Amino acid sequence: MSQQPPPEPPVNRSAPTSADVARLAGVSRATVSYVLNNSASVRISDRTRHRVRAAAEELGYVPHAAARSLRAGRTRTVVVPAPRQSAGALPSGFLDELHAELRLLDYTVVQYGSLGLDGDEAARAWAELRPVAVVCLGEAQPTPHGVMLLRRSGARAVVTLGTGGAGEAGAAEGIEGVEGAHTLVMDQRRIGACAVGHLLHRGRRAIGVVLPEEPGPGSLARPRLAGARGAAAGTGARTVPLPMAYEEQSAAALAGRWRSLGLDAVYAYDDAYAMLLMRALQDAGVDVPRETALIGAGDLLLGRLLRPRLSTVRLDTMGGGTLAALVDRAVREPGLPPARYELMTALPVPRESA
Amino acid sequence: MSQQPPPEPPVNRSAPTSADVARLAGVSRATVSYVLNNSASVRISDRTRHRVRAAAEELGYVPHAAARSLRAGRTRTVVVPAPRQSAGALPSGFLDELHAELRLLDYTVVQYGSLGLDGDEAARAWAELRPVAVVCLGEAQPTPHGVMLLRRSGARAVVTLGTGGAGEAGAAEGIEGVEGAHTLVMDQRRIGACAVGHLLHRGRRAIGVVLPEEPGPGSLARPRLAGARGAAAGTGARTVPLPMAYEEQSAAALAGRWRSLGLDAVYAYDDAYAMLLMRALQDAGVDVPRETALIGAGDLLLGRLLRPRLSTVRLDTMGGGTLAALVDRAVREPGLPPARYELMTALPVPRESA
DNA sequence: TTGAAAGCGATACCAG
DNA sequence: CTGGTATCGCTTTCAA
Repeated sequence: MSQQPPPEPPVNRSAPTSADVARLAGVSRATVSYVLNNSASVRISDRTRHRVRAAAEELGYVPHAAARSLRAGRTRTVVVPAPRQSAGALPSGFLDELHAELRLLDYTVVQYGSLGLDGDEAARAWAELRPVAVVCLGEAQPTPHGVMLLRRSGARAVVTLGTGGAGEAGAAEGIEGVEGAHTLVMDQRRIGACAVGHLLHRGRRAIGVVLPEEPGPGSLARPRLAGARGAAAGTGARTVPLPMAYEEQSAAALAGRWRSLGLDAVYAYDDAYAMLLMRALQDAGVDVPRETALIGAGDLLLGRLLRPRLSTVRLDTMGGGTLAALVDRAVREPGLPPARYELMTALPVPRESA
Repeated sequence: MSQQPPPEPPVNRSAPTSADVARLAGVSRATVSYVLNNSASVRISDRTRHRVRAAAEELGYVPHAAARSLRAGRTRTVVVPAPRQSAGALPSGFLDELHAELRLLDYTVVQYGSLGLDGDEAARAWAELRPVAVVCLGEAQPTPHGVMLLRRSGARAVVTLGTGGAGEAGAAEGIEGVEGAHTLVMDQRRIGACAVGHLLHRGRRAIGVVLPEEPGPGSLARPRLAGARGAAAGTGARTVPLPMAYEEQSAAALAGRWRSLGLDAVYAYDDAYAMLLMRALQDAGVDVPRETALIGAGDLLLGRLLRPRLSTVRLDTMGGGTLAALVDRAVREPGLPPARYELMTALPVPRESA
């Protein structure tokens, strides 16, 4: 205490360790660990317990998660690569619910945006955290090789949420069947099929399909278009893709050349695009639904406010809590064979516009 | 393959360590570390480098993040406690951008939902990860004590994003001034003030303020109402809070008793609520804007589709990238005094409804 | 009932 | 140029 050859440790502002607690309580580090973890396999006198607790409190001791998991050889980390704006595919609040539920199950959720890393590089980055599970919600789907890498580094479950074919990365290229790789599918094709099915049912035969020009919704638009085409195939009806940006101008331009397209119906990706198009059509003097029937998707409340009321496709999907439970089960029973679950139903909601 | 007396250790599925790489390459662990980290302070022969790289590749070696940060004594973890659909307060895509930018700056983002933990308990949970920074975007605001706990456990910056007074947890109770606690403010009161200011400017004097009954938006509604009241104070105008749920029924009920309220204007929290109310008012025979002027907030594209076109308040806020840069700077210069930044401007956008 | 000590995996000294 | 080795903070046997 008299000489400090080193340049003076400035009060030692670093976090207190269990050793500090032990010193203050006058016990060993082992005892501290027993007390703070309520270890059942060992009996500690109440007096000691209190001393340890008081010391920890006084120092503001917080255990070091990295040290703990290093020692334990496993983590409770769940890596979730997901862009938040995937809200397009997922019901609003889905991710929040997933986070909350996983936290309730005592997992630590690490969310990754899907930018900047691709394929196996991303898998490597995730593997560094030694996650107990990986739940891929975005476009960054791991390759089979990536899945193996993750499994070898301790991941007990890899779950993929796909949008169903048509340019799908993971599911299409053979992740299924890889041990421990579960696939959840929210098949976007069903939405297009449902919408067009309804239009066909109404006797329409020349059907436009509005595709967002924005890149975000764009990835969902492809499978929806594929579904729309599938529904029309063999019925004698034809489908026409109609690129449109989410701007008044773009909608007006499309509406301006509407009559030259010779369509008697249109499915508009989702309700927001549908609302935009409906206004543009009305401004252009096109009668909805008489001249052109119009249907959206998503059952937005605001769609009901239009006149005519917007017909739509209602989407019932699993909640984030369900997915959390699924992940937990996969973690607890790593032997489960890879599964593929279908997790969305689409239902037409006829109102006035179609 | 004939007898498996033990339950069969299935090939030792545990992750390869740097020791495994060293063994395979015929070098020491130290050398492996030098090679894989491109350590500049030491010269390794190209032959050895290649051997090590090849061995790592062959084994699928991935470094163990926990071990590394334990050894290093610091992490690159940023904890982001962000709530359910904070999209209400934050511009859409804000969180995505923040994640992406932080990742570009080589941070690992851990997101927490704000449920289940309160106050210092939450701070403790965050501190276990020894984050280098904490960015609180939700309602879970740390107490000054929590901030100190985080700083002591190594956090070089704690950033709070507040909504501006009126029931605010953190900023109001003295976080400001705590060393290392920066406060970003997106003062929601300005929105209400701006909207009501515009209505006053139009000569209206009896102003309703629609407040969502939903708990999510509810927390933002309070400061917006406070701002609205502040703008009306001393002008001789009166304001009337109008609770309304985001449902057609609720809007219809409000519209039904509209004339008994004697209002000549209404500010409706945001554009979605405004659209809902406008339709209900029109259905009830109330003329907008003649009988009642109506303004929303957020400048939703869909609002422009209504007739009359919805007047609104445009919000210009910082992007997630800006916040990421701010966090990075705070991390790199921990000596910075606690700062309070104002990060949103509100601007009235008069259209036809007010 | 408590303490001493062996690691978990990676890194950075200091010898060789 | 490369190899031992101490170390980070914590858990968990094994002895005392």
